[in-house]
Parts: sequence; C-alpha cells; structure tokens
Amino acid sequence: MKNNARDEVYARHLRGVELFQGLTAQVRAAIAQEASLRSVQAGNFFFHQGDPATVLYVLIEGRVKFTQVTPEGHSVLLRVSGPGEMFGAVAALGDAYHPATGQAVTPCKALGWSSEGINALMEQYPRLALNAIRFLAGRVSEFQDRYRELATQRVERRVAHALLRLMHQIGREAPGGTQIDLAMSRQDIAEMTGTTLFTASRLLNRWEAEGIISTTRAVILVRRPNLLAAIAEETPPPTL
Amino acid sequence: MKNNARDEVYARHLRGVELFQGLTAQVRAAIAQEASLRSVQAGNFFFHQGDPATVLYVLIEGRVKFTQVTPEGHSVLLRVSGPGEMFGAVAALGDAYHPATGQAVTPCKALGWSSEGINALMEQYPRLALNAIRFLAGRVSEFQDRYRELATQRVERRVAHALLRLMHQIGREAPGGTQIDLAMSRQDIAEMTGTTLFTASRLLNRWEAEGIISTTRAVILVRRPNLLAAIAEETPPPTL
DNA sequence: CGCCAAAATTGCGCCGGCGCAAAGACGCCA
DNA sequence: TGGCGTCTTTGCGCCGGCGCAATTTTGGCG
Repeated sequence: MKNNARDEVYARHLRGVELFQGLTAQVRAAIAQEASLRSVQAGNFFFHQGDPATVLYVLIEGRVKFTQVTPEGHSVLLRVSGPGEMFGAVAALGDAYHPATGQAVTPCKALGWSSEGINALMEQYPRLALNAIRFLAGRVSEFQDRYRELATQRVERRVAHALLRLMHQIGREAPGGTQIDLAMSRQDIAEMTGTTLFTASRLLNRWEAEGIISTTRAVILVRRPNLLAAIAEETPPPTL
Repeated sequence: MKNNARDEVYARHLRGVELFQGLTAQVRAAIAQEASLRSVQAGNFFFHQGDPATVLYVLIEGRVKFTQVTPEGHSVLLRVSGPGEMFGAVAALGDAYHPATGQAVTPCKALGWSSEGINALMEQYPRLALNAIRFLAGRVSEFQDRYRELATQRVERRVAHALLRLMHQIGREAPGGTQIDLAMSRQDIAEMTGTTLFTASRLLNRWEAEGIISTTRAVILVRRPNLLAAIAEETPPPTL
C-alpha cells in the first residue's frame, strides 16, 4: 500500500461520508486518488444554475446553499448542505446541467470527481453506485415530503418545519437551546418556505415574544423545540 | 442461449425500458429470469404509504397513480406513471418504507424484483445501477422544479403546467387536439396542484369557455396547447 | 329507459397572507 | 465613534383563493 501524502489526507475525509460507506480503506484510497480538492471562498459559487455539470462533489468543510431562480427572478432556497454531503450529483450523474446554484456561505473545501471519472469508479465499485442510489432515493423522498408540505400546510407550519429541519441538520448546542449555526436572514427563511420576507418576520417575532426562539439579526436560537414541533404538527384552526 | 417461454416474454418488455438501456439481450434475459409478474385490477393497490418496501417494479401496461396522505387526511397526487416506468424504487432501493401509495387506475401488469434481488443484480451489472441513478437524478430534479413552482407560482399557472405535463406524459392524439388519456377528476387536478376542487373547476371552466380545452366529466382534451403554455409561462399580473 | 350516486358547477362570504412604504435597529468599517 | 448600508419591523389595505352549501349535470347500471 503506497499512497502519497495528498491521497492520505483525502482518504481520511472519506471515511465518514455516506457515499463511501461499506468500502474498504484500499478502495477509498483508490477513489481518493481520482479526486481533486476545490476551495471556495464564502460568497463564491461552486456552480450556477444552468451550468453544464462536470463534477460531483463531496463537501469536506463549510456550508453550501442551493437556490433556484425562477424566470421572473424569485429565488427559492432548496437546501443547505454541510460536511460529508454529496452535491452536484443530480447534474453530474443524470441531467447534463445543474438545476440549481451552489453558493458557499462559509469558506468551503470539497473533493470533486469528474463525471466520467465517477461513472468509471461506479462501474468498478458497484457498492459506490448503490450508495449513490440510496442517497438519491432519500433525496427524492425528502422533496416529495416537502412538496406535500407546501401543497397542504399553511405558512406557519411550514416555517416551523423548516426551523426544525435546520436545527437538526446544522444545529449546535448552545446555552439556552440549539442554535442554527448559519446566518439565516428573514429573506432566506421566506425563500425556504415559499412565503415572503414580511410574513416570515412576523412569525419569528411572535415566536420570540412567546419565548420559543430568540434571534439576533440572522442568528436563530431555538429555545423550546417541543413548542415548535407542536406548531409544526398540530392542526390548530380548520384549514385546507 | 436457453430461456423458457416465460422469460422470453418478460425480456421482450425490458428492451424499451429506461432502466435497462445499454444492456445486452443476454443480460436482459438474465435479469428477466429474476422477475415475477404481478397483475393488479383497476382500483387496487400495488402498495400503501408506509408499507415496508420489498419490491421494485417496472410497469408493463396500465397506469398507476401515486399519492401521499397527510396526517390530517388531505391527499396529494404526486404523479401518474405509464408503461416502461420504474416505480417503488425510492423505497426498495433506499428507505425501507414506501413514502406514497401506488394505486392502479387501469388494469396493470408490472414486473417485480425483490429488494435483495435487484441489489444483487446491480452489483453484478453496474450499468443497471447507473441507469437507476440517472432515473433517480431526473426524479430529484423534477421534484425540485415542482417544489419551486408551488412556492412561487399562483394557482392558474400551476394548473396550466400540470395539464401540459400530463399532456406530454400520457397524451394521445385525438381529433381537435391532444387528449389526456386518463380520467382526471377536478379533485385529482386539485391534488396535483395544491389547490382545491373548486378552484380547479373554475379554472377549467374558464379555459373551456375560451376554447383552450374541452372536457367531458373527467376526460380532458387540450385544444390549444400554445395558449395553455402561454398561461403557464407568462407573468400576467404582478405577483409574489 | 329511468334512477341514483358521484362529479361538477356556482354564488357568496370571508380571511390569511401578500405588497408596499416608511421607520427603526444593528453591525460594520473607517 | 460616527456614519452608512443592510436587515428588520410594523401598519395598512387589498385580493386571490378557500370553504361551504345548494344545485345541476353526467354517466353507470339495473
């Protein structure tokens, strides 16, 4: 077994990544050899919506947000990814073009494999392909759920759900509750939940008054997750 | 090459299926050997939401609709599948449970592979796995788009989009336009687009009066697809 | 051919949530 | 520490689309 230092470092990052579960260290090392590292400054872009897709990434560090923009200029925040997550997959493995824009919100490092490279690796290591399938199946399921949520629930519950999702995904324990470890402006919240900046602001204020959360500018601390969950699940007034 | 008659018949169906593209006839035959055929009467179910997933299907004939029901009892129509499409994949390949209910709307025949069986086949024939990845990637992309649609567009445009999607997917040329080859009640339209029966009814009536479509009960004939597309794309009044 | 249940229509009232504008609060940078 | 730009709050008005109930239409079926 002879790897140079670079591959050694890459391979270390692959151990905990969902996409590489069940592979031997040797195989991970071989896969790592094909990767290249890309660093992106906060605010800069991995790719833009509509770009031809050439690379599949696995995020090593930082946070990336994915947005789609409608022809009329409204943008929708699809998700925020953290370390260990694969992204660019939908495009690199399927469609030829990125369906969304990926922007670094903190300084990021990601490993990248070319479309052809990753396809070849998957032919060679079927387990890799099965992991990718698992991942994509989960993603489909998630978006079906969110679609249903958007179709049937009113704004209040959607926002509550979104906060809970964020809390679980990128929450960090803090005195007094769980802090969402990423600046999320009211605008961002609105774009995640299909509402407007104003409505989101009103909701968060009310919840702050009720002691459910507390906010400082774009930083949100969830104080009473159970109350938030109650709002998310409950069916308070008779509605659609 | 020695296949019995049954496998011969199955294999024939697999030729045009997206999931089996790029495989040799021999491989397709081998895969067919593992399949079992399931027939479901109109109105009966392939599986229900929440059922443990054990089988991945490829639809041979008929139409299947997939719905999710919210805890409160509202249902959402996620999609309608036709011959050649794979379904049950999200569950059989990823999650252990079906995220939606699959109901036959016409008499259906489908080939099924057990979860373990299809996983083994994918290990053996990586191309199969890559095809599945492509399929799932497309599905993710589709739902991201529909999510954005639901989040940003008003009802009128969503319904227009839905009709166009149906028209392309399961349309059949007919005198005077393209007919959507499946009974779609107003209720179904509403569940597809996140609105209510009433609003859907009003919209379809207006469009019928304008000569864009014509309907008889649950059967919809699209007369002026271009006008429908105009509604779907255009941004008539200033909106969200 | 006529009855019945399911689907579809339509009128009316109401309200959640958007749209905008103006004011206020931070946080940043020099 | 002062100024500036961005993010946020808040009041007010309005309207798209929901909710319901009553009625009509339609197709299926005996």
